[in-house]
Amino acid sequence: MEKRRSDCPALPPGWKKEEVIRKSGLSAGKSDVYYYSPSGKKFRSKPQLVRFLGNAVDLSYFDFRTGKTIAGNTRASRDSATSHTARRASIYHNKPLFWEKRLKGLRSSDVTEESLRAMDLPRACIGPDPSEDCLLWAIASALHLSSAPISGQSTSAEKNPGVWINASQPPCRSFSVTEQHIREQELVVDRARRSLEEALTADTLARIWGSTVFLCLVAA
DNA sequence: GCCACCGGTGGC
DNA sequence: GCCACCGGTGGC
Repeated sequence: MEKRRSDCPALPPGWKKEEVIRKSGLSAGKSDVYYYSPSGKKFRSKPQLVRFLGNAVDLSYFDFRTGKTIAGNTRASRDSATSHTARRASIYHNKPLFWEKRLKGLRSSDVTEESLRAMDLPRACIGPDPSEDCLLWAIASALHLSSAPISGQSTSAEKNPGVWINASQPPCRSFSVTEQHIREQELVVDRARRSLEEALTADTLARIWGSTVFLCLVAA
């Protein structure tokens, strides 16, 4: 009788998978798969898991029988070269809201250590945290985790976010990206690249200059 | 009353 | 025809 519980990397830490072979009856030889939560609760089907885990874990691509996430269906899994990265991406895929929380408060800055201006974001945030920071990181994680277009929430979510909010879309009113937006953003990226290039050049020159002075002093 | 285990069936 | 899902029940 095969009755070994094993870890299940596709689920949060502490979850175990068990496969039980039927010993008798018409279905002898077939097997049943069960999952156990960290607290020991037993689950007999995927719908049951989904009901329990709710929005905490995205089980759309989770195969109940094998215990694995079906490969190639998320941008995260396609982009991840190593198993470590894949696991980390998988955790974030399962918990986009936690990721947004972790990144919240971080901000880019330039060489003068002055905080850069935040991006222009879609108006009318939907959900519990209407801040621009939260929305920015929600958009960033949506871009990373999905190959689908990022378009914001449906009008239903606006009426009742508690029921209709779509976790794979950022929490803002539906928006569209125009050619004008793309051109403006290209200019921003171009300016940022040139600033970086100048900063690196200045740094390299300073290092060469410093080394030269040092060598001259040693020689003298 | 609980639960491990197998049967039944609806959806594909 | 297969199988995921869940109902039912026998054994404790």
